[in-house]
Amino acid sequence: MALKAAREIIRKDGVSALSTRRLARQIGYTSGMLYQIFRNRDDLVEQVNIGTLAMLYDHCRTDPRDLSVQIRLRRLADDFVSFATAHPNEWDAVINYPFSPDHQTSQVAHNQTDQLLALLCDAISELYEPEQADRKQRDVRLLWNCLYGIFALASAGRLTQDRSHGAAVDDLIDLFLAART
Amino acid sequence: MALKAAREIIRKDGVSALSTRRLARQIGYTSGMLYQIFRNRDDLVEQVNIGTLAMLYDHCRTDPRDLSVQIRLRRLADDFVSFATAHPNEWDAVINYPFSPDHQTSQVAHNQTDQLLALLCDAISELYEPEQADRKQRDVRLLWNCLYGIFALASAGRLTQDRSHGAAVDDLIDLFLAART
DNA sequence: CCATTTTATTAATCGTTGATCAATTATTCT
DNA sequence: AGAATAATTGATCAACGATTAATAAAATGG
Repeated sequence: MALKAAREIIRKDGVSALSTRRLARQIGYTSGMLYQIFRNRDDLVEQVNIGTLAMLYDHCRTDPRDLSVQIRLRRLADDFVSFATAHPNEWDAVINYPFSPDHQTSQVAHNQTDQLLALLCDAISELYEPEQADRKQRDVRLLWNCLYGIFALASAGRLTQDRSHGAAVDDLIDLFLAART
Repeated sequence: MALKAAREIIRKDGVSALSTRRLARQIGYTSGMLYQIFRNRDDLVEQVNIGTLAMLYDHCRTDPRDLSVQIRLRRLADDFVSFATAHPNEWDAVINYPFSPDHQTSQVAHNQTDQLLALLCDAISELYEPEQADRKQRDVRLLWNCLYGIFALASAGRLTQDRSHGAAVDDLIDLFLAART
């Protein structure tokens, strides 16, 4: 319930508007109460983000086996883009929320992103021979890093004006496919 | 002088440690004074960041004409990596500082990054025919976005543990060259 | 050299934030 | 019912960004 209200605040006014007091007021409690549920603000945001990543995971269409790598990868990238477009503030919290320098990302959060990485991995899997597992992993990571950069800049409004999310992601996928097929 | 002290604070303890009061104390003034020089904290950080980008620009080796695209691009990427490694906190401020939602990036800052984009553009220029200018620009932007993602995740300590800055950037350059040569 | 205007600087203050904790209220268990 | 446990509050702390009236310093002109 606290998480639901927190998500709602983020959705409406962005993660920077999510203060303990406002969240407490929203759910009819006091700010001190929240520290029984969450260790601190970082923890609170991280829990919301975990949910957001789960939503993204569910939003991704699982691809029938017979599709080509090209289509599967483009489709997955498009799922990312459409999700980010549909939930800009929640996605921004995932990408750009400034955790404290000493914050340790929880294992649950790691698992959640690993799930998404696995989707990427599956999509490009048939480009690699079994003995190229290492290279495949590196490509997955690389794609993830690059996607992250595009989304981070897009959220901050620092992408080139005339090009959108989607166009930049398309260019990335094109580049990747040009190199690997 | 205020900027120098601000940079020193960032260098030592990160941009999150840069408060108006601490900076004022450092230079023997009062916090209110700083608002005569800077519009607000965003402005202060942005000014420091502009300096950091200028430092990075100076740090990049200008390449003699006879080098191959491969070498020029790798060298430039390596300059980015070595600079980020040498100035982790200042670089983190450039990449990850959370500006207020309504902050407008100044023209000077834009020019500074355009200068860096121009370096990238020069490095890959001979891969493109004159009539492919549009594609070249898109590739420059794409490389920039991807580099940004790698650095953002690296700064936040969210890259895969066993791989460093440099390895991820190398993979990116490899992918790019594989696609375009 | 004094007086006046302009500039530089301060100190106090406001509203807000994340976080803590003793005191209080509600709940559960025997 | 009464004791033990859990839930919740409200006050409080230190720090933050930002503003502003008041003060000190410097510059200017006669």
